[in-house]
Amino acid sequence: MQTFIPQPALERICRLRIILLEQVEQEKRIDSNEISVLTGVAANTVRKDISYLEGYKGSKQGYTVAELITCIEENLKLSGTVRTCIVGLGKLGSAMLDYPGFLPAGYKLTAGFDSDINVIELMKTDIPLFPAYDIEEQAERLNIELGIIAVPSKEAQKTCSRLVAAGVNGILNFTSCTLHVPEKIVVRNISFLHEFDIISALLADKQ
Amino acid sequence: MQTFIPQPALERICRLRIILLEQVEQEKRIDSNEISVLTGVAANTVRKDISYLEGYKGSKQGYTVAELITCIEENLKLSGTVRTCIVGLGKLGSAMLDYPGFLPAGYKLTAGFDSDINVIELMKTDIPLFPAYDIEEQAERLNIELGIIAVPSKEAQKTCSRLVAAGVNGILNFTSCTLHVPEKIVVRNISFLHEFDIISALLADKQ
DNA sequence: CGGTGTGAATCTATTCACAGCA
DNA sequence: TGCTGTGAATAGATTCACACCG
Repeated sequence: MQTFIPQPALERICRLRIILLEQVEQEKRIDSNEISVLTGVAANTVRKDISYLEGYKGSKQGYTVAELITCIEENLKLSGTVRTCIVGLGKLGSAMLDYPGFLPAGYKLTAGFDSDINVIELMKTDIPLFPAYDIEEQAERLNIELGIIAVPSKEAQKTCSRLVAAGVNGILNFTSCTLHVPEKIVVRNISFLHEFDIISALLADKQ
Repeated sequence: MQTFIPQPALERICRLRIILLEQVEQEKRIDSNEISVLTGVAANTVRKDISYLEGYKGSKQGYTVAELITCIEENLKLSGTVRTCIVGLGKLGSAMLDYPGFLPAGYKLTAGFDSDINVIELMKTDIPLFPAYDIEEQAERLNIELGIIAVPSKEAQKTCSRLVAAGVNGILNFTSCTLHVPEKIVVRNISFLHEFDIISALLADKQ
């Protein structure tokens, strides 16, 4: 047993947890082959990944869904509720504002920001909205840990810096810009155009 | 020079192209260090990645942006316009319907589908909309190559199978479900909850 | 010199093969 | 016997070091 989880394994484990949470019968036993079908990951790899988790008292005859979820959450520290905000309330940002799946997954959407005051005043939502120039103040006051950047590309780095100044240390970036942040900050990027290109390139490769 | 591009390199190259396209001064020369700043990838790795591209007549003194883009597009077959559709016109799907960035990036949004007929009739858009049960017929007729799945989880696999039946061979899946497809089909998944979890786990890891 | 391009070395992840438990 | 768990083997990606070009 190692004390370090390789990042690809860690990513698969995160996804495994999400998929297990969707299983209704959480008391049910599940074996690595079933997990393989559910996740698309080879059973071998599933077992290897699980072996990176500390403290799983394996019954050697499959896993119980609930216990596996707990074990993953303990190892990856995914138990509490993480305070989150969205910057940029255009089409994408406001679609996410309305998304009901955050809280069940452990993320509390605590604030929204936009540079357009009209947007803030007109939008109907229970989540408190603020002008973008208040990010430092409000995000810090609200103790936000994680920020979503859904602004136009040219504002991405400025927005990012404000979030970092506010004490946010995880950022999900929907722009295609590279964000420059201090060492300790974790940034992940999502771009569907990027994914399209990858799909196209892989397809061309397969002839 | 190899004839095969490792997938991580291919993904970085796709992203490099997107970033280069945003550079206004495309006639400008750019060196691997500048690319490194722009992409967040080490200059070493940038050069290695570019070395996987065939037919780059290196001037040994930096690259010209336009030529590099062309070279990437030739190698990755990213030139033409790819016909695309969205299935699921909820918040996320309709946000994407309105997104103006597809065409500039080489993707023509050619149809939208939803299982709710009301949605289709009420939505204002220039893109033709159809009921979900028409996917096979319409997506085939319109020669759609790439499908976006933005439906609720429980409809994901059914939607996927319809798209595949319609001849679509690339799928971008916004649900957290694992899609089961024939060998030749390329699927990529996007899930922001998954990304959140990864960010949280990585942050916990860094203390 | 200040850059590129690339084989070789290192580091990392995946797969395999099998011992051992229920 | 069927499944887990894991060291060892393989495959793969990144980094390094340096020859070479403008």
